[in-house]
Amino acid sequence: MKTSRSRPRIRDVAEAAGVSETTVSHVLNNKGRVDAATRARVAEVAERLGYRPNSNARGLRSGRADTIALLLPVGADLALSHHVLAVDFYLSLTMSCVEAAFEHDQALLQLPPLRKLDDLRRFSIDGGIVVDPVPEDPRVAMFQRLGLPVVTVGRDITHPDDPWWVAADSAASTSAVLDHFVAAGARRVAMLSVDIEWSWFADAELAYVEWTESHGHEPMLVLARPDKLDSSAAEAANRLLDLRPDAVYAPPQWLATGLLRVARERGVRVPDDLLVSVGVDSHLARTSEPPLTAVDLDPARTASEAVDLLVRRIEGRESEGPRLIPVALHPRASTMRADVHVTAGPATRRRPARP
Amino acid sequence: MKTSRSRPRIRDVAEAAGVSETTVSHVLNNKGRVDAATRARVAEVAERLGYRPNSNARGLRSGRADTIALLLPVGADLALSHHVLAVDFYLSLTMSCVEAAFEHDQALLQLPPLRKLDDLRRFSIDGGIVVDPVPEDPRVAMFQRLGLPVVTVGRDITHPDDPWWVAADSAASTSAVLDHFVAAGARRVAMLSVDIEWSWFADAELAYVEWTESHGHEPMLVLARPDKLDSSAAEAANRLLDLRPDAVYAPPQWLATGLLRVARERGVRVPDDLLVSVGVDSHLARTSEPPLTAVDLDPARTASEAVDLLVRRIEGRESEGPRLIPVALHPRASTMRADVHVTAGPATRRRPARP
DNA sequence: ACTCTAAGCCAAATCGATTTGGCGCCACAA
DNA sequence: TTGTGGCGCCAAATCGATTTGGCTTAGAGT
Repeated sequence: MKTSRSRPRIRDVAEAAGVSETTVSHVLNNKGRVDAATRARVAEVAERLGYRPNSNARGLRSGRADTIALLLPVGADLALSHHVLAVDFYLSLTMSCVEAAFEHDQALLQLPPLRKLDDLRRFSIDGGIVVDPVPEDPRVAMFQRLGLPVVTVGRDITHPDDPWWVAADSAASTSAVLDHFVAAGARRVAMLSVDIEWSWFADAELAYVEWTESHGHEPMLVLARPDKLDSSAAEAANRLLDLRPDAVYAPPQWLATGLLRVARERGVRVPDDLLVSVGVDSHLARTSEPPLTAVDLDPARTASEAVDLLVRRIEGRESEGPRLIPVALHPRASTMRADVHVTAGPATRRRPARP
Repeated sequence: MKTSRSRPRIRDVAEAAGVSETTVSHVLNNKGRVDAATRARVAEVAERLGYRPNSNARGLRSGRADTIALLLPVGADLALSHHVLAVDFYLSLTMSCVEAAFEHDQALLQLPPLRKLDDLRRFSIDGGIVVDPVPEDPRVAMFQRLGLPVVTVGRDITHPDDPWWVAADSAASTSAVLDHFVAAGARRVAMLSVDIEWSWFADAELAYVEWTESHGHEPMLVLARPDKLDSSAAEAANRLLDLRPDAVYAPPQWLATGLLRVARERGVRVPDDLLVSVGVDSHLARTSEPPLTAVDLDPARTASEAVDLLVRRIEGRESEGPRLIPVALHPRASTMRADVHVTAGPATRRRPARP
């Protein structure tokens, strides 16, 4: 009896198919023993009626919400964070998480900055993805205190044994960039980064220092202050150029573009006097003046692996260890001197060893 | 009796306070008749136990999900959309929506591009915010077919009587920009936009044409193709510069920066030979070469008004009409000629008339 | 023919919060 | 003393799907 009710319930399907609600449920969830013919008939009726289970009822019974949360990194200064986040990478990551969650039959909830534990308790979720955790990340801690599964994008350096994270292979990408510089003839290879504790920055720094040591170079590392983006970028860039490098790897986008600007003001030509590379690819990197050689972090892949890992954890399965996302280097004009185009060529296909 | 159960139920609170579940519910929802003393005691116990109602149970009973959906604009080409969206505006809008929803005790679900009606049926939501609707937007139609409340950010031009939308006052911002050009001495004011049917673009175009008519100017309007962002931007910019304008309003960010690049290549100096302004503010606009005069669309305000309007609609209240968000013009070097700095000054405070 | 098994189906309990309808009890008026 | 009404509280029904524990019935085995 389907009256004017807007949405069909399982009972409507049961009546229309001439079976019990139990049988309908069994058919729809592939459980129990149901005759093949009955199964087909019930499925057809459910389809015809456009039946969708009420997720509240289902969640109440099963204890699951079929919803996961995404927590983008947010610092104290909201507006500032928005600017840091306004990079193609985060947007792509978010949208890809949404897609990936959808494919796993999960909905994706975006959470605001959490102040207290109750803020998190308010949401009905099965687990969460925390992007760019800081050491002893309070957001991760909240999830753990509530017994909720978490996965991080980027690792928490203070918990080296935690296998529940996904991240771009930043050691590999750093050496890919630095080797690319050397192949293009650079001798004084510097790094311009920022004083933030996210592992993406920390790992790149570490990889840079190790690389300089193993290559017998003197490290030239300048860190910008994490606040007042525009002015601190210029200040740091100037400080770095005073060291007279001939190649600079600036992982954060705003520092790379800031460096290009300062270089132009100081009459340093890119790529002739200075090679520059950025650690994340974007429309801006492709269209800056000159276009910037960039590392493609593959946000779509990162997102799908993160969601996959989280679902795995929710289901109580074991992690087979952290997942490193392979990255690709896209060489562009900012590292292509006219006289070394040929030698720079092979670097195009340079990729980290991992599959 | 609170055993090892991870989360307290209403029954736990009732037992601990020595009352029935009914009374607890009444206290927590401010309903029914409960003695003030009992009320205080129950509230205290609930607080002490850290009780939070199970949202599935609550939703099942009440029929509400306390969750709203956000649908960012997405075209056929996913990667392309991501680039269009990778603007500070959308990120800020999203994060502000999350915050605003939180303040209204709602969770915010981010939805993937919807292919069929069932895609939407899967989610348990009370309503949705559709950003940048196209004419006869299919996403809006899906919501309506399911009887779900919708609010759009940007209006659907094909439904002029629908009061359920929020948008930046783009007529006001367009004339603010154009008047600013004239105040800075421009005579040949052009517009560079894109051939997309979102109302934000359409309204700006319309406002431009009307402005030229009322000022006795000849309209100079060039529209870029909406695909292949990088190349079409350059192509359109070149086409526009062939018309020899002395000021260009390019609402989309990628066209404004593309124009700057092409102008530089052609030896057109900004702002000396050409004034340029962009329709949305961003870190990129502030740090481009030269910094771009931009319209601040106030995404935070837009978000909070949109969420507010949606909640209003969900609650079954009437709309008091669309909400126009006031915008501000931020004049920067791209429209400040050395000789007109003084006259350009007042434009700083130029704002649309609406409150 | 008689048990025994298992296939096929269903009734009822369950998840946790909300809401309806009503039961006592006390105060006050008749 | 007896009615009347309101206050404070509660038992039970309800929301919709899932799951447990049977109950039939058909077919196999002896």
